[in-house]
Amino acid sequence: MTNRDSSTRLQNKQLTRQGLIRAALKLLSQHSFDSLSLREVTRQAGITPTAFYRHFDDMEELGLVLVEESFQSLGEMLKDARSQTSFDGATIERSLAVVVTHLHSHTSHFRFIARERYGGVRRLRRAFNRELQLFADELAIDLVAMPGVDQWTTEDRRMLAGVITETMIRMVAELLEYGAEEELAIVERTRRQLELISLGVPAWDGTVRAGST
Amino acid sequence: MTNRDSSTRLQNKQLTRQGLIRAALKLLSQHSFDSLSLREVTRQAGITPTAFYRHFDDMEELGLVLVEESFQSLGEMLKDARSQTSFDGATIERSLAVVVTHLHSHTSHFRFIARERYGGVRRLRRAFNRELQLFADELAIDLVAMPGVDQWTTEDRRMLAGVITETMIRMVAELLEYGAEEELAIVERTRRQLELISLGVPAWDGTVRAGST
DNA sequence: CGTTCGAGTATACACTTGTCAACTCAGGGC
DNA sequence: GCCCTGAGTTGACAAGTGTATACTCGAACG
Repeated sequence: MTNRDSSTRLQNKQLTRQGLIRAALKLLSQHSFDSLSLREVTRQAGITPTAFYRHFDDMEELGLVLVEESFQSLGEMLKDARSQTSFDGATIERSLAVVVTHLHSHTSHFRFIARERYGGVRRLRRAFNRELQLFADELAIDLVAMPGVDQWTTEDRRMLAGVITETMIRMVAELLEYGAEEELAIVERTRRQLELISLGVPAWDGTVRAGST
Repeated sequence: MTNRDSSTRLQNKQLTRQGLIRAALKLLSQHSFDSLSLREVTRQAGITPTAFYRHFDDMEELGLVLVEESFQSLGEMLKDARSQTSFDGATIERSLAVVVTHLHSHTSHFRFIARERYGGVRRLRRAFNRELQLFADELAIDLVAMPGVDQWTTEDRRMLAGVITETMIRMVAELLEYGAEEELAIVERTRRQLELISLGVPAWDGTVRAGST
């Protein structure tokens, strides 16, 4: 039975570990992370409080895992968006569609990012910023597809990726806040914001009033 | 003594009320709001837990007052920024300076807005969104100073005000996160983002690919 | 001056929290 | 087949929480 049903022992542990993670994500639709108690999570996961320590040292450690998992989710999204190789007039619309789709299938991950990114827990914010930085860098790579951007400095590409990422995250936060009937208006508004930004791109030359006054 | 020293009685109450508010704001640099306990606040304010109820029904009510106060702060900032009547090449830079100045003198208000805007407490988020909407509308009025924007629809002006507001708030959040030595880089980056957006403005005509595909 | 009123206190309550120490008992290596 | 390892349980602890009831005692009104 060692190899035949190798599922049972270690994999079983992974299973209740996943249970804890999902429990936490579920509860995070009602609280912020740092008002989330260990007992609450274990209660929701259907195990005993002390069993928690078999999986994590700490609630904070659980939080860090949530960050990791959420950004894995984001990464897969970006992969999907990459199916479009060239930049044309419909790129913005298609990208928005990808985000909205992933939002619907990974709601709790997106909510976690939107809510806790600037939230009350220091180490979590740090982790978020690190991951978001990486994500933006990744996105910056794709932005060379926009006409002219391939000539930009890396720093400028990052700053562009920054506005875009933030605009998207804000859209996600709004979508989570309001019901489905508002969805269309929110997305359309965001689309126009991105459209406006993209209009600035061809006019950009990196020399815009450098540094100090 | 009734009118002569009318200060003491009711005004004294207002004083400890202010004490509670300041206590809360102070503690909010360490936690998120909904992990902030009533007892903690009163302890910090130097009064007894039960005395809290002489001033607020609830922690949530305190929270709503904090929202109000914070946005009053924001409003005054906007007033300052309005000293500049026309839009020229240095408008962005001057606006950024105003924000940074106010950030340094009203740190806790800004932090509260940046952290709790998407935070864990439902009614607070609602209050924030309402106030931010009002703020953006107010800002939209000033945007007609930008060449061409006076021809825009109200909705488009709002969406422009939206990106700007969000970009500013994100800058604030970043400034709060990192030390003074990073300040320059963060502000400069934000300046470039706003500059980019403003480059899009003259190219904008409201007809950009309306509504549904 | 005497009385009322209400901001702040004292004490107590039932709960929840994180964590420690000692256990059970099945899965899997020998 | 026996025995050990370790995931999960049990029970207990001190510490913290929100709030109810009953109080003090000085300021302000008549």
